[in-house]
Amino acid sequence: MALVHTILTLLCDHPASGYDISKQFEESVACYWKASQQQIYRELGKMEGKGWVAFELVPQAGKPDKKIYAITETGHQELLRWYQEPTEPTPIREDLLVKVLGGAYLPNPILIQELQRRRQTHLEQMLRYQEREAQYQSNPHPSLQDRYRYLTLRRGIRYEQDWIHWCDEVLVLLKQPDGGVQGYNALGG
Amino acid sequence: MALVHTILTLLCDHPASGYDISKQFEESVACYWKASQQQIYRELGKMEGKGWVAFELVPQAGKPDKKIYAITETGHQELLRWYQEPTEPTPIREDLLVKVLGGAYLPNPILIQELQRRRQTHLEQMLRYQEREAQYQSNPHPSLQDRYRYLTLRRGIRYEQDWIHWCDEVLVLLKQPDGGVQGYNALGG
DNA sequence: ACCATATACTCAACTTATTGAGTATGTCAA
DNA sequence: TTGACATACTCAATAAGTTGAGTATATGGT
Repeated sequence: MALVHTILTLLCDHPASGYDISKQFEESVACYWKASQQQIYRELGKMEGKGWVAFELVPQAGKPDKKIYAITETGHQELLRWYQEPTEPTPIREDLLVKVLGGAYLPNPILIQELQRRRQTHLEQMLRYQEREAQYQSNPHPSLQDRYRYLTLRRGIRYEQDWIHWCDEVLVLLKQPDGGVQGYNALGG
Repeated sequence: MALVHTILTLLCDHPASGYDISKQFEESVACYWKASQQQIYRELGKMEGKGWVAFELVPQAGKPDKKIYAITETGHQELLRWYQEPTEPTPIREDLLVKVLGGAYLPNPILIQELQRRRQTHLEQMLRYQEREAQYQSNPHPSLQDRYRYLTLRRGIRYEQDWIHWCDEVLVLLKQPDGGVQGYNALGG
C-alpha cells in the first residue's frame, strides 16, 4: 500500500504533524493519492510502531499537543526498498463509465446532464492545477523537490484535459439526432 | 458502490452466471471497473438477498451447477434510481506518481526504467483496445448496447494514450543532463 | 453573540477489496 | 502423463478505506 510510502516521501522533505501531512495531501498530492485525515493518523501510528517514523511531542497553548513526525533510518530503508519494487497501474473504478455503459437503459437527457456536469468539474480542477503550474513556472530556481512535484502536477493537468476531451467527444455523439447514439427505451414504464 | 450497478447493467443485456459476468469484466469492463471473481460472487449473493436479481439453477455434467442470474423488476428500479444520482469523479491512487514525487530520493535510472516499463504497459493496453475499436468499426450495424460500450472503450483508449504522452514528457526531462530534473542524493549510503 | 473555519488529534463501526485456499472436472498440448 | 488453462462456485482472513462522532480552543466575520 502506497499511502505509507507517500507519507514517508513527504517526511523526507521535512518533519511534519499528521495535520500538516493531511494539508499537503489536499493541496498537492490529491491529484494522484487521496487519503482522509483519519487514514493518515492511523498509518502514522502504525508506522511509528514499525520504527519507520519517530515523533516529538510539541506542547501547544490551547490546542492538543502536536506530534511532529520525522522519518527514521529504518524508514528510509523501507522507502528505498519500495521505490525499487516494480509498480503496476492502479485498477480503475469509474461510476460515470458504468452509466455510459448502461446508456441504453437510462434517459438520454440524464446522461447528457451528467457528462456536462463532469466536464465542468474537470475543467475547474484543470484551472486550479494550471494556476499552480503558472506559480511553478514563475519561480526561476525551483528546488529539486519542486521540479519532481511539478511532473506529478503535469499528470494531473493532462488527466483533467483528457476527461474534458472525452466528455466533448461523447456529448457530440449523444446530441446528434441520427447516426449517433440514441434510442432510450424506458424501463418499466 | 457501483460494482452492484455495473453487474445490474450487464444483466440488463442478458442473464448470465457469475462466471460469465467475471469474463465480461475482464474483456470489456476492465478499462473502467475492475472486480475479482470473488467480489462478483459475493455481490450476486447479496443482490439476490435484496431481490434485485434472481437465479435459475442449471445442472451441468461434471461441473458445479450454474447459477444463471437475471435482473428483476426491483433490480431495474434500483438501477434507474442509481443512474439518476449524480456521480463524482473517483479519487485517484497511483503508486507511480508517488515515486515521481520522491524522485529526489531514489536513483534516477530506477525511475527512468519504471517510466519506460509503464509506457510499454500502456502502449500494449492501448493496442489491445484499438483492436477492439477496429472490430467495432468494421460492424456496419452495431447494436445500441455496442454503441454505448464503444464510448467507454474510447475512454480507455484516451486514458492509455494520455499515460504514454505523459511518460514521454517526463522521460525527456529526466534524461536531459542539464536544465531538466537531476540530482539524486543517495539515501543512507 | 453567534457562526464558520481552522488547528490537532482520537476512537469506533462499517463497508469494500484483496489474497489465498479449497472443491470438482474437462480439454489440449508437450 | 504431467501441467497449463478453462469452467464454476464457496469460504475465510486480512487489509484498506469510509463515515461519523468526540475533545478542545482560537480567530475572524456578521
